[in-house]
Amino acid sequence: MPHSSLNRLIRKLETGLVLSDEERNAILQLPVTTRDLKADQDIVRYGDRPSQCCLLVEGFLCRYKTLPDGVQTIMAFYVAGDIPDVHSLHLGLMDHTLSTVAPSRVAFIAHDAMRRLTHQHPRLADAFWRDTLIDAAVFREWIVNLGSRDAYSRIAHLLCEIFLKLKAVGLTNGNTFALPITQSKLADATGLSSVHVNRSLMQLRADGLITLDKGRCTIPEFERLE
Amino acid sequence: MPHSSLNRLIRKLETGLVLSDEERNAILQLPVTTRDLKADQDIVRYGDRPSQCCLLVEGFLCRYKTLPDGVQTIMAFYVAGDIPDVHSLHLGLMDHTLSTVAPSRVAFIAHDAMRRLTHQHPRLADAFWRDTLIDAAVFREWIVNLGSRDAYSRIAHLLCEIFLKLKAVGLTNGNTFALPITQSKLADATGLSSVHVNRSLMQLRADGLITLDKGRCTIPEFERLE
DNA sequence: CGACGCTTTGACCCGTTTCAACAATGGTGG
DNA sequence: CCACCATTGTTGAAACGGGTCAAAGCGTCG
Repeated sequence: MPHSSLNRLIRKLETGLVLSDEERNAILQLPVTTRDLKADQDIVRYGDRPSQCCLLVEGFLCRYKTLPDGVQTIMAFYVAGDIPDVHSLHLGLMDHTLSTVAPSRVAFIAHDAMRRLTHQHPRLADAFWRDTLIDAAVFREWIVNLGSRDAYSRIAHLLCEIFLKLKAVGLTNGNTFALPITQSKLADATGLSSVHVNRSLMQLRADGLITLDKGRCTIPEFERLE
Repeated sequence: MPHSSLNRLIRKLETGLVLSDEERNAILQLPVTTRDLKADQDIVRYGDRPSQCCLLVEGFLCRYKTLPDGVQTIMAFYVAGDIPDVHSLHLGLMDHTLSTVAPSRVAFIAHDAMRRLTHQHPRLADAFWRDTLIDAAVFREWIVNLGSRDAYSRIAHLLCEIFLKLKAVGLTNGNTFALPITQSKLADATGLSSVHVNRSLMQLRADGLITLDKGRCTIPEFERLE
């Protein structure tokens, strides 16, 4: 049922401000359509002009660009509750691709409905705006990661980020969380080769900072991982 | 006079949509205070809770973070007409520092005034929102730059970006533009050592792609620089 | 059971960093 | 107007992190 997806969205927006009943209802009345997708499926592609926003209900998404030589760079990961392309509301043309990393359920909200909502409820506009600004803050963090850290801490940092994101929406189990991301995708996200990602991960394990077991990752002592 | 700075802002917003007279007047009536700064002066620092937005009237700004070990990473450059910290409107705490790269003139607009403006004029809110989204798109481009390109094309790409930004606001002179950025700052922005930036720049010159002369840069054939 | 995709390993190579010195530049005060 | 000093730019040699290529384990799922 669509309501559960919108509730997740509301919960997310309410981390920034308190919503009135009216505002909450306005969100719940948004018309959404839901779709289930397998892993590695593009949702919106480079060059598209989307007419709807997408809301991740369950699973894992990423945002990537492909260079002329075929190299892919992942610029962000998203988890349940994230609404990764509000920005298509104001920037018509996609300059990159949004795709699933793992099997996922996504909900779509038409741009028209979103625009009506944000114009009738300026505070909701602010809340969505804020969300895109947090996204931008994470991009900045990635710039720092790629620009100034070595392989080892780049990966450590990325794992921390994913852990915190999942924890914020209650998808962690103690210090353990699902990590359905292949090493070669981690490589695309950290600007390293998959071979070196593998070696760094093994080093992190040898140092006792993480445990990996069939797509699940455990971080015994979060602080030590910076 | 403050009006010239606000006019620059209006021109920038109008690249995205057409403003009504009413909207334009609302902007022109924003109370601003202007300040002149030397090079390398922080405007808002990491940890600050700014109560105003800053608008760059003239000069060059950058956004950077400092890591515990003292390494600085530059995440963005800004030129006249840019309004680099609208995001402080919705994200109270600064997670990085905004600073001058060259002598600059900046104008400040109180958050209160901005908030009133955007709530009374939803389309202006959209326009500012759009601006922050473009900022985010540039961050993504930097992620690609750092993650997937070698030193030579990283620098080429950065020079292209600055050239296009300056050209958009009419601050280029043919293929020539002011580049008041030291090589060591270019290094901080590209994730390279200043020595290697120097070598790559010399290579670009040797290949005839750029000419450097006392803080001015010329790009004879833009296409060849990707 | 076999095939396919992901992880792990080893050997070798290359782009980039580091350190250190030196040259050019520009701004300042006398 | 010149002498001085502090930045910035330029250069060389040596060391290292991470890339590439290729092959071998391992799981998993039809």
